[in-house]
Amino acid sequence: MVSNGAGPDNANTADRLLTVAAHLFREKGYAATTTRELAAALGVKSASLYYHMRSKEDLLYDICVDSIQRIDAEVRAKVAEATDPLDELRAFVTTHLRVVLMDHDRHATMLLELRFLPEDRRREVLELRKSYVRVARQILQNLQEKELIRRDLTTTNLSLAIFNTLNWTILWYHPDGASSLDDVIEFLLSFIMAGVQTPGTPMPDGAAMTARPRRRK
Amino acid sequence: MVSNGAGPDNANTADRLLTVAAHLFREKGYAATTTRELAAALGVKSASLYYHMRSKEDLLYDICVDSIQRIDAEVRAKVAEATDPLDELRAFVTTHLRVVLMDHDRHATMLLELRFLPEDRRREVLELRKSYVRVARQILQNLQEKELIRRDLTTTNLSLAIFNTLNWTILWYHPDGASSLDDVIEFLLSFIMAGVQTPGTPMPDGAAMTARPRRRK
DNA sequence: GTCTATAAAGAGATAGAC
DNA sequence: GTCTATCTCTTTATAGAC
Repeated sequence: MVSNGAGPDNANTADRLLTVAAHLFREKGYAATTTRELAAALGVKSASLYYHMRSKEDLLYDICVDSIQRIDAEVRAKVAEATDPLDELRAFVTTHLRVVLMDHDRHATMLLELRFLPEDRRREVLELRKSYVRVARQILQNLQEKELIRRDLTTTNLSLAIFNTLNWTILWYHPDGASSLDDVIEFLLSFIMAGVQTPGTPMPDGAAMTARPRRRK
Repeated sequence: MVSNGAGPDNANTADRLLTVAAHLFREKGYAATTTRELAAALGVKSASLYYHMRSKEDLLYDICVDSIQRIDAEVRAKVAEATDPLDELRAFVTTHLRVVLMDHDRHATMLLELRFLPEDRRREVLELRKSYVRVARQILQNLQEKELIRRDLTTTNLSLAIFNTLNWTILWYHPDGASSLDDVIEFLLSFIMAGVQTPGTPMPDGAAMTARPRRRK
């Protein structure tokens, strides 16, 4: 099999390095992960790492940029396929969760270990994140203009509430846990769709249980 | 002023130490915070720390136990004052958020740096957290039995969704930020009360805007 | 209760052979 | 592309004077 450059495949050592690093960074934290552990996990001596990377910090930077760019592209693509404004929100929520939880190590690292990057690089990643968040806010604004969701909360606050509901999941979700990925996506989507509905109004179109078609395992 | 033993006052050096440590642990992470920085923040030499603590790890342990015990007591007290089942949920949400965001450093440390404790101590703190979560689940179960909230999601999943919505706030909230503490509490409460309502039903009693009386600054 | 001095271990990274 | 060997710096923690 040959690398197609499209995903975090681990064909070459440089990619494997990012994958293994993200795993350790999530489990032990960036600061507490040593280059020696990294080397051991890859089955090489620590000096050998430096043939594939410039520094430990570069690994973190690459993981952050890579994961945010990937989720941004994937989510925009799925949202573009949506057939109506409410479905755009459903597409955003489900795709965000699916990508974050399937590329768990990298996204948890990006979301939680960002502070260990120096100022300039951290800002760069934060800009990418800001641009990504704007996708959600655009969807929400459109829904408010069409009066399809509540208007008593600002799009800023709605988007904060939604990202809260989505992102804390990385701290307890585990593939072998009590809830499958599909279960988690389903109940969080249902909770969010109820949370954004206009107060005093029945749900838009029975939003709770009419999630998008589920992916089979 | 004399210590009353009731709060994280900083009358003595041992308490100041916990407060300063929690602040650094949240800002830089436990692993990346050095005992020298800790000492510098307290205005002493690093050797002097060891008169007040046994180890850096003990600080983390004390912060975790202290913060979870405090929020547990405070939230149970406020919930007990509630006048009806729905008000119990409102009391839980508002008190949880208020305590977490006002004792921001300690709670963020407890929630995010717990993994750096050795197995036995980590388990001990997790047991305390489990017991605290049960408060929320009891409230939700009671509400479901009385058919005052939706019954299509389990109490486990409702409580996961609610804690998601509440806890991720520690990663973006800042006292001087765009939203005041009261604003944050208000819109997250409103989002959560909408999220738990029975699908296809108007909100229980116009829950969105009838938050509990707000504290004045 | 705080200090100076230092021990003992571990960190990220490099040099140069193979 | 990986190795052995090592440099240099930093880490947590202790000993013992004041």
